[in-house]
This record gives sequence, structure tokens and C-alpha cells, in this order.
Amino acid sequence: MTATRRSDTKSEILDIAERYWLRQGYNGFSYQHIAQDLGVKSAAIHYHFPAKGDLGVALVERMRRRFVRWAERTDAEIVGFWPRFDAFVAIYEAYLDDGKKLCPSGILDAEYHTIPEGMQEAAHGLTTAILRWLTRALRAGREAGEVSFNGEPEGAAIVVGATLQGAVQIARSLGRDAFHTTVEHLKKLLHP
Amino acid sequence: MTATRRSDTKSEILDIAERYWLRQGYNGFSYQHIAQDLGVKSAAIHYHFPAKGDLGVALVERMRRRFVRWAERTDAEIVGFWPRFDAFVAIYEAYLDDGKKLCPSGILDAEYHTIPEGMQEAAHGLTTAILRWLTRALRAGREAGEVSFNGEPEGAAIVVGATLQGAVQIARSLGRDAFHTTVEHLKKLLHP
DNA sequence: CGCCACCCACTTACTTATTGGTAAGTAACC
DNA sequence: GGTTACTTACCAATAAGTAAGTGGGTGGCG
Repeated sequence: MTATRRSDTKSEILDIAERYWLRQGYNGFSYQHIAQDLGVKSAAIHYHFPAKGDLGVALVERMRRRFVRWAERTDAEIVGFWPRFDAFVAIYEAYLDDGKKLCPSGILDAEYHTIPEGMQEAAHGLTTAILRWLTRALRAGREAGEVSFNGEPEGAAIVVGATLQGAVQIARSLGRDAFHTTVEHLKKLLHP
Repeated sequence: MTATRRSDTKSEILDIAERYWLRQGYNGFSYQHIAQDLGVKSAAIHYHFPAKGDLGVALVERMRRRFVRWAERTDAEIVGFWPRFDAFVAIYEAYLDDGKKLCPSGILDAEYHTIPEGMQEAAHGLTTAILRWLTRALRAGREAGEVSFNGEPEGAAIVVGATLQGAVQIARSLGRDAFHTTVEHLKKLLHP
């Protein structure tokens, strides 16, 4: 008895895995979990992703591609530093509201020493993509006089990235108010 | 054949467990790892900490007590906001330099949904202790005109805490320069 | 002072559950 | 008829945890 044939099992697997991943970390779920949710045997997951590391890399790569597309759309459709900043914050807010997820970078960094090498490299790529966008946004924002900070925009970008990453995490034990408070105060620090 | 009797096995276990914990997370080590490092059988660890959750809670509680003692010493011995701030940053710097560890709060938050309930409560206690100290330090610093921020000191405290937590994490994939850059820019943002 | 029983800090030996992963078979579809 | 997408049936490794045994040190008793 074979199950009904699906066309997009691979992306369904990624969807389910991603939910577990952002909630419980890479080491916090197994092929069994995904298989059960999908109504399939765990060997079927191995058919699409032979080793768990393959799944992990696919997860991170998909996240990066998604962010790059988001960045392109945002840059094209949203003008002004603060609207863009708010759109960026909204990404993290969505993680938080959708079942206390974390941002992928935060999870990848936390588990860094226990994930396969390929995932570590992919993690680096994701972090870099995010920081590059933030750097561009901050540079343009300062040139337009919308935002104020000293030093290189690269440095301010890491501060913003690190703060949001930390804020979603702290919100797990202190509640989502902690996240909003952090964002509000971060904005105040950046206002000219 | 029994091994040579130790007097402080319990704290030796905690020391070894803490190193694994801050490097690889709570789910990233087992009683086997600790036992091997200590030169003992894993059942011996169960003798001191019946369940892994007991070890976990002990780890977090010890961290909290350690921080409270640090805070008391710091408040007594170090005067001025920026020296205190630097002393606080030094804690995170030590994590980073001592084998790419993370700060405990960051790990606890990342694994929040996969750790025992008792650990979650202990995590809340640790985070609260840290933020309370930061809040007091920032309030006093602003009253003395040494530091500048808008709104409640509680909010600024979460920003500082979240930023440092995020910064140690990002440093794992981007290198420790990323941490120092973040701290430098955070200081600039807080300078009057 | 000597002896002995007890207890502490383990070891040995085990269980059950879960993990990632593999090999071979099978049904549906092109 | 072959490829695709699975299932069935395994595997060895590792996890947390338990029960019973053991040996050395110590306190108390005569």
C-alpha cells in the first residue's frame, strides 16, 4: 500500500521541518517527527533528504533565498529608512507571534558547534545577507538624515541585528512585551 | 574496585557540565560525556543528579548565584557607569574567548521549549537578575549624566542585554571582531 | 584501643526509547 | 518497463534512567 502521490513532498517536508527547527532547534526534532506530521514513514524523508544535514542545509539556504527576495521587494516597494526598518522588525515579530519561534540566525548560532559543517557555512551566508541589507539601509538612512549613529554603518548593522536576535530570544522567557520594549528603545537610540 | 574517593564530585560534575552546556547547549551533551571527562561511570552522575533536569536546574541556579555575587562585588568596588558597563561586557568577552561559549541566557532562550520546566523557571530568574542589575546601573548612570537614553531604564536595559546576547552568538559565525564592533557601536549609541 | 556495622560514593548490569541511516521490496504512473 | 515515491524491515549507536552489588572510611560501642 503506497500513499497517495504528492507533487511537492519535498517542500512540505521543508515546511514541517522549518516549524520544528525554529521552535526547538535543529537537534530538537527528528525524521520521525516530520514523518508523523506528514503521515508518512521516516524512510520517506531519507528518500528526499538522505542525511539530516542535507535537510539542514536546505532549510538554511531556503531561508537565505527568501530573505534576499524579501530584501529586493522591500527595497523596490518601500521608501524611507523607518518604514523599511519596521518591515524588517515585522519579520522578527512574525517569528514571535507564530508560536514563539526564534529567528534562524539565533538558532544556528546557538547550536553552531553541533550542526554539520555545511550548515555552518550556510549560516554564515544567511547572516551575511541580512547584515549586508541592514548596512545598506542604515547608510542610505543616515545620508538622508533619517537615522543617526556614529562610525561605520556595518557596525550599526550588527548592533541592530544582534539586538533583534537577542530580543526574540529574551521574549521567550519574559513574554512578547519584552520584544516590543526592546524595539521601541532601539528606535529611540537610533533617532536623530 | 572503587575509584579514589573525591570530596567535591558534585561541583566537579557541574564544572564539566557547564563547559559542555555553554558550548553545545543542554541537549548537546549527555551523562556519558561528563562521566568520561570525570573518569567515572555515567551512573555515578545519576547518583549526584538523579535526572538530567536536576543537573540543568543546578547549572542555572549556580549561574544566577554567581551573577548576584558578581553584581554585589562590582557595585561595591567599581564606581561610575562606564567602568561598570565594561566589567559587564567583560563577562561576555570571557565566554567568547573561553572556547566560543555562549552566555547562559542565550542558550536557555534558544532551547527554551526543549528544556524541563524547572529549568525554564530558573532561566527566568537568571534573566531577571541580570536585567535588574542593568536597569539599576543605567538609571544611576543617567542620573549622573554619564549615559544618555530616552524612556525607562528598564527598556534600555533590555536593549543592552539583548544586544550583548545576540553579539556573542553572531561572533560564532562571524568571528570575535563582530562582538567587539557591536560593543563599540552600542557604547556610541549610549554616549551622551 | 580495637572492632564492627553502617553509609557514602560509587560500579556493574541492565532496560526502554529514540536516533540517524540502509537495503530491499512494491505500487502507481509515464 | 523503467523511473518515482514511497513502505517494510532492519541496523548500530546513544540516550536517560534503574536496581542491585561493592568497597573503603568512619562513628560509635564495648
